[in-house]
Amino acid sequence: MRVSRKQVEENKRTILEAAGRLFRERGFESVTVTDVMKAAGLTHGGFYGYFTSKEDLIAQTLAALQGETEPLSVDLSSVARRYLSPEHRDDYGHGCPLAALASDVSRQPGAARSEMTGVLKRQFVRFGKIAPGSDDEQRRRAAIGSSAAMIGALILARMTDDPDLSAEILDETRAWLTDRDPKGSASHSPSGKNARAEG
Amino acid sequence: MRVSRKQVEENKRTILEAAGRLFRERGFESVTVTDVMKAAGLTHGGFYGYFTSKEDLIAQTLAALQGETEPLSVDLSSVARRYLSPEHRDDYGHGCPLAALASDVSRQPGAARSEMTGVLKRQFVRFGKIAPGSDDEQRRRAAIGSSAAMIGALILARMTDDPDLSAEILDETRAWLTDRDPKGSASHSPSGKNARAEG
DNA sequence: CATTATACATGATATCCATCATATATCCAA
DNA sequence: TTGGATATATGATGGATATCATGTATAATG
Repeated sequence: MRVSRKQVEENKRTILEAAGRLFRERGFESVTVTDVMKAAGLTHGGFYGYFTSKEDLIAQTLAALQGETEPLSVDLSSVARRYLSPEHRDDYGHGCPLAALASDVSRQPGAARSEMTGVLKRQFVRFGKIAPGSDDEQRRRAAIGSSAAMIGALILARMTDDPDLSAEILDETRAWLTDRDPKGSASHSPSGKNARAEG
Repeated sequence: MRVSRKQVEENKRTILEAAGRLFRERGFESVTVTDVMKAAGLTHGGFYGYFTSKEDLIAQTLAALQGETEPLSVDLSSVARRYLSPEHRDDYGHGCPLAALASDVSRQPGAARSEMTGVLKRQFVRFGKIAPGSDDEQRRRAAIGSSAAMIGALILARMTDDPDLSAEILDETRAWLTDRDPKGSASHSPSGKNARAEG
């Protein structure tokens, strides 16, 4: 059962999208090749027409995720409000790849790690543009520190089974971050509303 | 081949130690029951005399890890210096369970998540005692924020395959944390020396 | 319209793993 | 010292998984 060229291209995109979602939801190991193909509306047999191995799929999925980056909001406090929202916490599949997969990637061989390193570098540069600080060095330090804090907070908020603690982690980390930023200390409301990752 | 009662007790401790190390090094999924038993000097068959399932082993391993907590250093800056050292980054097996396993735990069923939640709560309380701030609320906020930052930074430093970036993440996060703490702003040296996790 | 190339489905295969069954050796109680 | 209890080893078992082999329908090409 052959398929048109356009279909083939679209199928590959669909497979990578399904993989991006499933891997973020469940990690690399517990997602099978069959799962990914099924989620893309195909069967497992055709897989090796697109990828040489599961490892290859993982690397290409991370590369595709790099393209997903959206334009960043203007200030740190609104980014933190989105990033540390319950909606983003609960939406593994479409959320920040770093929060969802950094630990998994550290156990993967070369290609995956270097793709994800690209994601991380980009994140620091993008963040450096909105981070507080009087010179580039200070802004980069703030970009690294607040990225680590936001990613760490999201991971911990996802880990705990105590809903109150989870909400507290999100809220207090956001407050802790924005209290330090002279520009962003206006907002003290409970939590953000948009779940989409920005980094 | 039976073994003395004392041996049995010691064997269980040995199994849990081996599991604690292996799980932190490689995650829950890629470590097999056989791996753990072999590391403990036993064969896989006896496993079900000690545990009802692998899930049970995971939960008991995390519970045992709670007991590992050491007394905390006096100030945030020296804790950060240890926690964000290259030695701690490179020693998955004996390092902070939260950094090594938080993501894995979020994909585990109930028991593991509640054990790890206990670890996290303890971490926040312990940290609250040394975090900067003029009242308990401020100190708790700082405890949560700096914990998230340190754990996030360690995870990211472990993920990347770029050694310079990895070192930069550790150093800049440490500087970013201690610059804010009025008490701890003395140290600006490259990085710490002790790898052992304190939280 | 006929031919060819190929994308995908079906269905192996080989490996790995958690768990269970049983045998055996040896501790412990009498 | 002896007999039973039991910790461990050996060795299934059943399910799952990555990968490979092959057939077939159909798009692409002329």
